[in-house]
Amino acid sequence: MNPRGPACGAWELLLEISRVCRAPAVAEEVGLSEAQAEVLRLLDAPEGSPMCRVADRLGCDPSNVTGIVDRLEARGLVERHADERDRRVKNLVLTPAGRELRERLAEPPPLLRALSADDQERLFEILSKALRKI
Amino acid sequence: MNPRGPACGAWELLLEISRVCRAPAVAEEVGLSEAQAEVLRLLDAPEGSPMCRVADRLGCDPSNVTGIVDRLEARGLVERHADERDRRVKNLVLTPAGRELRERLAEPPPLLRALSADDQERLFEILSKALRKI
DNA sequence: TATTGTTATACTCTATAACTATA
DNA sequence: TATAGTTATAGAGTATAACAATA
Repeated sequence: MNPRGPACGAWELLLEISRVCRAPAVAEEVGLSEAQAEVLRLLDAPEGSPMCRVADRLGCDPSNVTGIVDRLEARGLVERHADERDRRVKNLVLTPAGRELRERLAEPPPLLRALSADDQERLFEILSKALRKI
Repeated sequence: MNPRGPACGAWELLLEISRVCRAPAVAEEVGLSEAQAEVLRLLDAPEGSPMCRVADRLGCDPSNVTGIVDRLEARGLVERHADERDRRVKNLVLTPAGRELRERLAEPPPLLRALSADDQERLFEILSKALRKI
């Protein structure tokens, strides 16, 4: 146990797990960068997502999204659809290939699948609680 | 609940939490990049760590560590100490300033501190179990 | 011969500032 | 005027390959 308390210990483990699992999960696939995989992950609405919303959720400047999306588009994973109501806006939409890759990337790592069903649910519960406290 | 099961849901939340908490925690401080913060985090042994070991744990090519450590060294956070037994090796050692910053970075985010002590311990237990299954 | 760390190169991510086209 | 997205630029991370020093 971490001498600085359970929150500190849990934070340490959470960082460690996300670090050792994230990169391999992405690298196994087509060789997406983390930012590209992240954008794919954020595209959860079927009607698509304005680029500014993606930039917001990504926590980075909108200018960066341009380049990341350029590369995803070049691979045929997303498309820019002009918004009809506000022609300044471009909605990002997953192509079928993008949707398929997105689902493969959402697969939990072996490390989590190895937990018992009970532990998986308890973990889910606790992390949900934490996220509700933002 | 995630329709694809609790492991999938937990993985989704774990990624989300690590994403929203990691960057701000680092940015609040001196403006370290994530890679730099990560190297600081990995420097847990008091006697220091060979650069190749850092590269291993970072999961990147050793050539990258050179640059990251250059910047940490320029800020006076780490030092390269030539190993006496094997003169090819350079051991990375935290300076007092580096040690202090490293501890501040280990502080758990508000989101985890807001959990009850019981939940914090349960979370720690489950993540420990998961990490033992690598 | 093999290993540690470095350099050189090319690509990607990131923030900032300036620009465009809409609103 | 304000907003959505782009371009230009510079600093940083990343992989690969080639190298020097040491083992």
